[in-house]
Amino acid sequence: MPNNLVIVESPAKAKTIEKFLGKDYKVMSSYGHIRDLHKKNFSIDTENGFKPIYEIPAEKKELVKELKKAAADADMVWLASDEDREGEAIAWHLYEVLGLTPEKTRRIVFHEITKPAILHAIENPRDIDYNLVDAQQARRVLDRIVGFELSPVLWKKIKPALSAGRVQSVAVRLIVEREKEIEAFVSEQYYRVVAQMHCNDSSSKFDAELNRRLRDSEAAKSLLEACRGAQFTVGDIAVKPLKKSPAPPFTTSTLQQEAARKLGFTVSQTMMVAQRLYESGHITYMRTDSVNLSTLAIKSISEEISTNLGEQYLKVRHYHTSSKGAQEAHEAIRPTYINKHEIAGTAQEKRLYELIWKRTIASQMADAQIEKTTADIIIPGRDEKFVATGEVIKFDGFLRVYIETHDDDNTATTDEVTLPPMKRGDIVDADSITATQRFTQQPPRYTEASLVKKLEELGIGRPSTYAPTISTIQNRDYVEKGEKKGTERKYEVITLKSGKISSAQKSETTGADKGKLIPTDVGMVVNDFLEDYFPQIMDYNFTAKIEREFDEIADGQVKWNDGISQFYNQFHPTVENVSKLRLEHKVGERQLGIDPKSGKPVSVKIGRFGPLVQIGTADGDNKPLFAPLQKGQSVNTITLEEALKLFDLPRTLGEFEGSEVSVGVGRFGPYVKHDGKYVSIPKDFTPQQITLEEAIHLIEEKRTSEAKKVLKTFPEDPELEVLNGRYGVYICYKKQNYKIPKGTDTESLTYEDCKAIIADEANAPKKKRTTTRRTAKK
DNA sequence: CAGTGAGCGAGCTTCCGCTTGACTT
Repeated sequence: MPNNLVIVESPAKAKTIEKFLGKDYKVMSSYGHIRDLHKKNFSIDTENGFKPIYEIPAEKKELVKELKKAAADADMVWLASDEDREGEAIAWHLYEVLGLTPEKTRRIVFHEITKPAILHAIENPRDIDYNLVDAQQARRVLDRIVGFELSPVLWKKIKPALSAGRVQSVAVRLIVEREKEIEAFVSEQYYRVVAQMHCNDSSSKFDAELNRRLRDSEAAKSLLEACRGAQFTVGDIAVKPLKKSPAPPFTTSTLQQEAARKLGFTVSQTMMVAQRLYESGHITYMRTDSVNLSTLAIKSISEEISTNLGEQYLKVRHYHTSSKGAQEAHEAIRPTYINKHEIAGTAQEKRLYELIWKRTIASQMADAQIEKTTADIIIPGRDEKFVATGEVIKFDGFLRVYIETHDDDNTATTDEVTLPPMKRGDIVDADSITATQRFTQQPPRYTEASLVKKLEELGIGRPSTYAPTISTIQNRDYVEKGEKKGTERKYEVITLKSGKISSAQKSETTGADKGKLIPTDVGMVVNDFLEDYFPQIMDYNFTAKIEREFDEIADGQVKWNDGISQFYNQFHPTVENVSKLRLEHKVGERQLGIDPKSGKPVSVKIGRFGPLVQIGTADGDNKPLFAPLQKGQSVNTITLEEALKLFDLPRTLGEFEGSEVSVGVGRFGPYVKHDGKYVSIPKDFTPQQITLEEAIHLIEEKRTSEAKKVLKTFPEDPELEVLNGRYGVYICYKKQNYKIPKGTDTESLTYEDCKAIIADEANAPKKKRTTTRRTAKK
């Protein structure tokens, strides 16, 4: 009996394929790459053609052992990793690491996971494409060179543990540049004029807007003056058919965008939920840049539409990927079985599935036919006119199922606006006309999802890295999801009603932003530094340019290490020069003035632990004074006065229960200290203004929440406690934490139960218990 | 968790793309 081993990248895929192939085939998964450059060493031999030094990471050793054994037992090994650059490299690494031979190895690829597609692949094997493998090696080596040469420059010149890379540094640049645009933005006022009207012989009302924005209050008043007592007549009426087409099926990027807008998911939330849908077999692979649907999928979607909605709703469409650098190893993201309208699962899973289902169905549906009517309303004696528009849906088409949203309007509706019947020359009356003072809007800050969209447009990053990249730039403290408080703004509303013109002042808050990406001081300083000294890497077209080179390598036109060598010979000396550079000021340093008390200079800069203010310099015997900046303060905008205030801390508020109560600012922000214990000060207070009473209240609050934390203690052993933490109920024994198995009734836990759980986990084979916390995540 | 930041110098940090669990308090 033939004995075959098929290796794919993902275990969920392996499970499905095994079913198609029968018992002569064993299907295993490589879980992505099995080999990489060493995590910490540079691992590139720059002297010898940039030869990469690969190793199998510790967590992959066991898997590789199993794969090796299975390969040795098999008569034929089929390498079925994805058909793209990374997939080809995975196949090659497998070939090398498993010690395979050409006689018993075949490379196969398939584009959809269906039985015929896989059988076809097996009948048409090919060899490993070494040019494509080399293109991947070039990509890997280039990213390592950029990341591992640039980051140490930042450690030296700015502060430790920073990072730079081909993808992340450009992502930060986009956000920094947008913030600079916002800072430079000058809002201009204008007046928007809207009339509420009705036809002379009909009571149905409609709105009409002036076709021009007016410059100022005088212009608005003069227009209303002209409208007072005027007889309006209908001018041109135009009826135009309008066609709307559905959006293509989801890719990773568009799924992340729509899930953010429609469901409020973060980018990584979307990926986690999608992963679960994929693993339960509900959807196709969720990391893809392809909008393509398999022929089988199109067929079943077509049937679904014809039977449930009718033939007139069906329009078979083939989509083509237009984004830069797309590699299309997978299908678009779609339901595995389109006739499954609902799935079992959590609320989040259901909602995401529904979104994917609707988008997929809509992508194969007919255009919506809309009739748009615009009617001019003439103002006698003026050049301006009012314009009324109506939209009537003649045929809803795909709108019946799915409406795509956009960043600039969250008001996606299919609301019809109908105009009353009217014809040229008809007389219309205005019930009221209002001119409202408006202001041009500053450019919008990026959200996670809109940043992903932008990166994809620029061809930077891959479906599997969008979410991690966004996490990285936040973990490095380059950007944060900010909350910008809005400012109060007055605006004027001028109304013409019943022949009277009146003006009123109203007010609104403006510029408030929540959950948008805002650069930090560190992010700005690092970005400006990189832009000054490494403009090539920071160029938005850098990735696109090198992608063209990778393509040439894949086509066999160029040797991979020639391209790398060219880049390195130019890049490495730049790194060396910048490292040696003696900078006159610390990067990002700014002088604020002189401290009136001591007469010493006051400056702000980025210190080892973030932004700080400094009084005096380090020359001679005198030690300068330091204070960290507070949340919301920036080295770019802080004033001398605000900076000096930071030195009023720590300060003593008074006494409580016989011990001193003081406030200060530490590594984790403002705190109250009392009797050796620390309590964080919430955002609504500042340590400068907080009173003794408020501080005592905070101390008491902390005590009650601490008391609630302990659910159970046992007289048998005071060191054993059942606690309620952020992730649910757990057991704490001798400073170690233990998970309680799922489904346990925590109310009825006895001392013996707890001891048993502890013993179980302590003896669990091969499960290393880590006592130290993982690197602190902020 | 929680008085760092100069300067001395040890030893540490870091990339992008492929893939999932194990684990967190």
